Amino acid sequence: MKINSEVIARTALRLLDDVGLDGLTMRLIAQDLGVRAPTLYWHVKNKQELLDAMATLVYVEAAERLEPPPDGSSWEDWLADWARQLRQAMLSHRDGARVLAGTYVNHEAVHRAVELNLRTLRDAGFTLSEAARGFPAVLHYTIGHTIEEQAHTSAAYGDDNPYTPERLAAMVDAERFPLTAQASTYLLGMDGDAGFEYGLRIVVLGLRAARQERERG
Amino acid sequence: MKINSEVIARTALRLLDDVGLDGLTMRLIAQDLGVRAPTLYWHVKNKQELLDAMATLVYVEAAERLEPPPDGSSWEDWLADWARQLRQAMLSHRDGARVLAGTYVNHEAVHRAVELNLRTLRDAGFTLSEAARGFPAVLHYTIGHTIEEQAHTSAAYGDDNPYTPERLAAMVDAERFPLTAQASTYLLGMDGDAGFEYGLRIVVLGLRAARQERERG
DNA sequence: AGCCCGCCTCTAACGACGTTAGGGAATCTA
DNA sequence: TAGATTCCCTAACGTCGTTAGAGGCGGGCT
Repeated sequence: MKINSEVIARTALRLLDDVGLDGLTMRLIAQDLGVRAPTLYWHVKNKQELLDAMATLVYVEAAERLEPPPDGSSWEDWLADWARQLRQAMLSHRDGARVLAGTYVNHEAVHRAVELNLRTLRDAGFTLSEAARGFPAVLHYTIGHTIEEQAHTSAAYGDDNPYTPERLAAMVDAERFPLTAQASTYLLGMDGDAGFEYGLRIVVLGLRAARQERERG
Repeated sequence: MKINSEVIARTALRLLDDVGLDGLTMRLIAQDLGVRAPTLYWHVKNKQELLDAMATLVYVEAAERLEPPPDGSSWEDWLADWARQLRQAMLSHRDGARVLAGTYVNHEAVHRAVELNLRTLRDAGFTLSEAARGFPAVLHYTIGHTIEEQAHTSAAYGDDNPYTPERLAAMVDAERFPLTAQASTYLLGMDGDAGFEYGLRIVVLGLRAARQERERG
């Protein structure tokens, strides 16, 4: 296969699942492409640019299957679905959230997704500035949650993941922190999808509440 | 000064502000302590453990000045203040959010903070499980927002930060993405505190709305 | 045909990194 | 005083991202 920057990024993403972000080296990527490491620098300026390209691929994966809300569907469901898709895109690669976090992705599909978010919210009765400041809140929540989740469930720990519910429960002194001990199952998104969904609902409800407060003056 | 793991972590945090996370090397930290790099390994198992200790310091900085809500103050204000303090702790160090993200901090002050969050919310009428799943949402939003913010304003770019409002505006095709172009100032938390505050309000309003929905059945 | 030039890959190597091995001085303990 | 413990050192290993510079391979010009 002909090598170019996108092929390199796709290969890197595939290897990422095996070795994790810390194990992802230029030499390894090159080897997988049947080439030596310096060759990559003909196609890619440096490793950071490659990481940006990987982030773009992940982001675009979620953004490009985004459709305008069908008639009769609520903006709440649509927005939540967008957050779920973004989360799934991150979860579908080891350390995906870490790769994505803090990378501004400049790609047409993403602009389209942003525009679609703004339009959907505005059509639902939000001010443009409400929409423009509100939907990043969904985004930031999603990123924050997924980073934390992937860190805790990371395959980097072999068989001794320190974040099992039992270990977490053992860490806290149930005498001094009774509520924490009692709720340790729920804490820190350790229950995966359910924890994410709960927080997502909160953010969406918050958007609605913020709009209603403005409308009531 | 006598060297121990905490002194090392404090030194590392101070140096972090100058050189950034990518420039923070064991040799540099050792040099600042008047010592050679291998010496650090007498006090610290490896660099990851040191990074965890740094994250703990940042987190504790926010957690330990946390007080129970004074009489007459609302849980909304108290919770928002806690989020602001956490954010300030991250912002007060270059790459602070990246250091914190994904590190489970196991320290008494943090357990205290968690317990205080749970108790405050429960006293305000939340179920324990609502509280245990709700306050991480605030946390995750705060982390997500601050990571993104610090990435965009990073001093790693010299004088050519690609995330200035003008550059972002120039990137989007105003014909095809009119709302995005129009709202580019607000997007992605580029307006710092105001953007954070807006999202924070949304999350807090969302918590209240979620509770009300349950109460109404 | 002969030539050149841009494209792409190579070998070799540089400097920096995290980390380990092993030695030695000082300080505490018995 | 003898031995153990604590803390720091020098030296070095293997790996990383990255650069320099040479060369092969192809298509388009003269």
